[in-house]
Amino acid sequence: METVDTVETRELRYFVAVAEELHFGRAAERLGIAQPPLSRAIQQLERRLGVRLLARDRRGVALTGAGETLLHEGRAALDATAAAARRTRRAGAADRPGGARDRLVLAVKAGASHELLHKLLDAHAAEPAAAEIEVLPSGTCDQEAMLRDGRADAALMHAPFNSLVGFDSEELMTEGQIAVLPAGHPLAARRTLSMADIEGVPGLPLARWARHGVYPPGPGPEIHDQTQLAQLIALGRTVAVYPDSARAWLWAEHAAVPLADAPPVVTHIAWPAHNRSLALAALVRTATSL
Amino acid sequence: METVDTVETRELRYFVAVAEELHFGRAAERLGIAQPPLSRAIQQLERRLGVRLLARDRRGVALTGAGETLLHEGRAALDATAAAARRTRRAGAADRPGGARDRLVLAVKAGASHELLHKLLDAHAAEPAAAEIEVLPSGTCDQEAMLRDGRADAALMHAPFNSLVGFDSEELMTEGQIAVLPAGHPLAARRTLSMADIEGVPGLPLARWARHGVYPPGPGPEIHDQTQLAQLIALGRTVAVYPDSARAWLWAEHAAVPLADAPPVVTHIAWPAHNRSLALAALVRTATSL
DNA sequence: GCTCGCTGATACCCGCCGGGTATCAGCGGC
DNA sequence: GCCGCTGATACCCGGCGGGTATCAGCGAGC
Repeated sequence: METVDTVETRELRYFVAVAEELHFGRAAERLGIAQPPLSRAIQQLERRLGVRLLARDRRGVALTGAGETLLHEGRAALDATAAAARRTRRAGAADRPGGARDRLVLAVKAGASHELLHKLLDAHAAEPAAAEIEVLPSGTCDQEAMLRDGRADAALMHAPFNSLVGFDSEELMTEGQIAVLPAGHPLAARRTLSMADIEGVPGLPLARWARHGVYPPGPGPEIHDQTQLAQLIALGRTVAVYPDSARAWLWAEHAAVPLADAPPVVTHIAWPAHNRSLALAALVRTATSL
Repeated sequence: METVDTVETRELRYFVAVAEELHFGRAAERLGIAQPPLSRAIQQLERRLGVRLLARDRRGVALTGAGETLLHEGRAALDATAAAARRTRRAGAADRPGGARDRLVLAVKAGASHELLHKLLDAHAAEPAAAEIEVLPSGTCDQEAMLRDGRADAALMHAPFNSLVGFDSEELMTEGQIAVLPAGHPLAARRTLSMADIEGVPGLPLARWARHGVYPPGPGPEIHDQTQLAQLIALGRTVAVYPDSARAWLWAEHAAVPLADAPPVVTHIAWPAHNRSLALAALVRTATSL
């Protein structure tokens, strides 16, 4: 078996789809092709890699060890490929005659670090040859994906919630955390609280945010959206832990109490490790000198 | 122009070849195909990305801004794809029934950190369920490439010579640097030297190592190979700066003198940022606890 | 100034392969 | 037992990736 070590992105796309669905039919539907060509493509990939990727158990499909590997590595490769295409398009738009100026996409967690972001954008706009900044508010934790697949050039990330692994980053700010409570709640009158105080309060379970699509277990409501959470807090149904800067978006019916023992939140500006764009360097310089 | 944002690895390979050669004919030859299909493939890629990648100037080809972007990003994507294939194959070999045990490839700079490497391998072999370690001695600075494209799972890297950007790493050791001189040279008698002492000594120019394929300018000889360098030093033709641990491979005709003001060399163990293999984690744990 | 030679682009043809439809083969469940 | 669901197989077709032959621009040289 001569094993050529070139894998086409199409094959990776197909394999990732099957590995995620664990079902050829659904994967084929998702890919917009029929099932038989998909089966054949996967077999071909297995033959070329000389490796079994899927255990076709009767009644479904499971990943082998090699399949797990290819799922992770393949996703990374697809991200890198998509990033190459996206960034090239944007670079092309920039150097087209009469085209747009340099343009940077900055991913931020929707609603987070409002004030910092404001200061950053103002300071950057004041620079003489500053690139245009497009702010891309993302869902909870997917700034990482945005950076990886080229939808964004830089992101404001919040340790320990976001992982900075694989990116370059600079620390911008450290802040404490607050408990966001219903205004009328007894705990809202306290000057400070500890994590223990707000965990296990009867009738006031902690809200649960999704991390990479899965919710941590617990009794609290599952939160998709900042506004939804704000409303649930205002209604006295839940409590949430947020960085200090969240005070910017609190409602009248909310109360904020500092948490003495919550881990500090460190805001970073992060970017893909190998990026060497001048515009990005300028943005980072501005950010760190705030 | 409907711009599908899927780029095939074949297209990336072709483009990178042209961008590196800046010549369709030579690139085609390197790729083992004829020139016309290559021209067509690049045009097709440009059309699909909606971007001009190459400025076909009379008498040759130049990269546009977008082309530069795609060259960098495309290389990264190709590395990631190759890494996915290689690591999948290796994982497959590991989970084949009766197949090889877990196996890790550790890239090291040939000849560097001999003693540390010895201790690391011994300590790791002493672990009960340790994976097998294959040591892959690399040329001067390409451990980074080895990690990126999946030829290695971990590497010993030496700051400030290697860049740790884009990898996870742990610090292992810090050492000073020494000047490696011909044994008979007057400077060899000194207890310590400074960088100024060995720069610009008449008849004894500093050896020049290639960094990513290019040699820094200077009068000294261009070095490809440790043995070659050792010989040139022994012959009294050059002098080199090395970490302390290089004493391990010095010849009788060599003399080593500490450099008081050379930057310290920090040895790290580094690995691809997203790796989550248990075997690798065990190796890193062993390394950091040395 | 004409030709030569070098560049990349075009024209055209062919064979392979990716995609489709129809169908088969194992097996769990009502 | 049959049905329904899974993925695999068989077969066909059209497009596209690859080849050869050739063209088109332009710089260098006698």
